[in-house]
Amino acid sequence: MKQKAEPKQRLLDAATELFFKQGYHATGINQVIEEAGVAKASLYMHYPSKEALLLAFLQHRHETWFAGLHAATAKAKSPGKKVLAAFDYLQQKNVEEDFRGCAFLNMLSEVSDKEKEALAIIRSHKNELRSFFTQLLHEASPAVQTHVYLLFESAIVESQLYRDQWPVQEARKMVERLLGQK
Amino acid sequence: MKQKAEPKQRLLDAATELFFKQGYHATGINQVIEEAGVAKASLYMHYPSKEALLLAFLQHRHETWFAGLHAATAKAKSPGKKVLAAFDYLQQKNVEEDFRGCAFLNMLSEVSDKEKEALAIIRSHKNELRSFFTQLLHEASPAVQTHVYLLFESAIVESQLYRDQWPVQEARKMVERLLGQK
Amino acid sequence: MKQKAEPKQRLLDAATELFFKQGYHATGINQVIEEAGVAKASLYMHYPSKEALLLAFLQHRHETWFAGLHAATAKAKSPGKKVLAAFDYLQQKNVEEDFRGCAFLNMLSEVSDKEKEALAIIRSHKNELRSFFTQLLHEASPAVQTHVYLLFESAIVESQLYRDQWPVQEARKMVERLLGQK
Amino acid sequence: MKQKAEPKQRLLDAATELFFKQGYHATGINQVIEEAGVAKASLYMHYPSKEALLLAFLQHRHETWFAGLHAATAKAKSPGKKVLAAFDYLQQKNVEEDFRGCAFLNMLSEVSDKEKEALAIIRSHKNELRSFFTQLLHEASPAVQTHVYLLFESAIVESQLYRDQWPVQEARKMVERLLGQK
DNA sequence: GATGAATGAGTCTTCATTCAT
DNA sequence: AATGAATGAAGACTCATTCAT
Repeated sequence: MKQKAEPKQRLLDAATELFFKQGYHATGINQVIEEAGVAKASLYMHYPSKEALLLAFLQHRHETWFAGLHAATAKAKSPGKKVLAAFDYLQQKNVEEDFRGCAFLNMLSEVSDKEKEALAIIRSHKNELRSFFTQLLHEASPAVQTHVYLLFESAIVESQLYRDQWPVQEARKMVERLLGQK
Repeated sequence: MKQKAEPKQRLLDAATELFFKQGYHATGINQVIEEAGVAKASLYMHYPSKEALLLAFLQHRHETWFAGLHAATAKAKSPGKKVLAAFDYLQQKNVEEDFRGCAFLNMLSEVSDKEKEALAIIRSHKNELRSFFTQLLHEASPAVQTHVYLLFESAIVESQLYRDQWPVQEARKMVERLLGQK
Repeated sequence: MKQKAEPKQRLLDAATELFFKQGYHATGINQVIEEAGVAKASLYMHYPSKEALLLAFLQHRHETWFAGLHAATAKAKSPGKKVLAAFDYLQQKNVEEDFRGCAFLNMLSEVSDKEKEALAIIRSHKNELRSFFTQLLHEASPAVQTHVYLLFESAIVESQLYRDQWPVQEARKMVERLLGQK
Repeated sequence: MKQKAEPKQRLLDAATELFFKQGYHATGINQVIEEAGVAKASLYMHYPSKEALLLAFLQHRHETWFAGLHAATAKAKSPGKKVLAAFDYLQQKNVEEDFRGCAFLNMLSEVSDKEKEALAIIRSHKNELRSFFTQLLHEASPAVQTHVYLLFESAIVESQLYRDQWPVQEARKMVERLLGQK
């Protein structure tokens, strides 16, 4: 039980942390409400089901993650620098979040084809990420744009796997080379 | 309920299918034994716990996946061709398994740091995959070896995400270019 | 949610419909307030508890049912005709209310001996019905009066059971014969 | 918690008592298992749902009730005496079961049209009761057969309502007269 | 070696009620 | 007078595991 505040926000915060750390199915509603310090029925006041809470979590994560990305890349002077800054953002997140990887890819392996809404958010998140690179690299070839995206994705996944920054650092170097020879 | 055969094998088969399709936590012990056509206590005869079944699943998947990889790459005449054949193997698996992606990366997002044994199998699977590429490309630079590995990984993950072969095909082309300029 | 009007009346209307259709325990407070288009706390403003709402429902039903009975029997010229008109009233109610039977007997099977007030309303409703027949048939023997009452009661119950008018029609014929031989 | 015995039977016994005494919706699964002295999951081993338990209860009650009826009427020498003995059976049940009335009519007011199976058992119980009278009175007119049935039904219902034997006794007298004049 | 029955702790969800505004 | 938010207790049901046979 925690301090009093906006219950809906506390529930979302608790769910965000737990779903991300432990996964969706491994996290029980009881754990969420205890962490949030909120009564069980209050959860169902604000979210009609556990799945609704999942969707809220994904949406919220989507927004904060991109807000962080834009903040982290804002200062970079050129598109190429911005791209590299995105990799630095990844390293920062790894440190902050103890190498839990990508919340969306993690969820992808837990949801079935039935949960269309969750899948839609996951896909739209990644589409927005691809757009981010495509727009920055609009002068480069589509092949290079996709190449950068794919390296970014493996950078997240592999650093989660090895609990180490090397995949991000290696991928960053590869991107640097890729953009240099353009 | 299915036909009579080796119960232990049938349990492993059922678990393999269900854990891979639905995830570990989303799959109940009851579903496994029903699919296997085996009594509940029989499961615990052969596997002391659900987690033990998980480990057996991962181990089994590891072996069959690599057996498939070696079979699929055996006919290729050169190391470069073998690498490309690995990407073709990916496409084949996507079709066979309806784009369920990598069983090991999927499990990675469900297990916590506590489940050391599962993590160990997951990591050793990926290490063996890295070795596969490193050995084939022993004449190339370590950077290229890693680059191919990273593209291979995103190829799996992204084709699961989009339920489409394009990420494998694109990654394959990039690898082709990478190896061509060597 | 419905149009604005007297909240207290709307609550009673909603409860009347739902308690009668689904039963008391099968009807939740949330369903009542949603049907009534009223806030939850407003319900507890007007009725201190769910049981109070039940009592109001029974009382209201008692009044409207007898109002209908008196209206339906008013035009009949003789006591005997009035008695028969009561059976016609039953048929009319069956049509209007889709053979839901007697709200009071239905509730009788849901309330325990503890809910004295509800029981009291139920019994007083039936006592008034007996009086209705007794007064109309004051020239007949007590045995006949009771006989008519009992046939009336089974007519309601059995038409609910079979969802058919035949029990009312048969009972009506028996009463006709009973009164004819007087 | 009670003594060890066949759990399935104990569950049915507990459900029989509680559903009959309190009604279906007013009885929780927790109460049933506590009364039966059985674990929750054991209930769901034997009965897949609460509704399945309800059906078992109705079926069981149907069988025991008719077994009692046949036993109670067996000794009577003539069909007419058997019919009257049925009314005596009712009085006996009222004493034994504290005027809880008819389990089937009570349930009728709790189940909705959706629960087809429960409705089917209820109706078949009453059809069998009608058959019982029809066969005994096969020499009488259909009108008399139905008349007896209807009086029998009100006898149960009204004695439950008033918690008194008079409705059974009155109905019995009416039937006596009815059969006497035949 | 194999099983069906049994279990305590857990799942997600809804209950009738109260409170601060 | 009226409300949306909040709650503890209870709802039906499932979990992974064990045990007697």
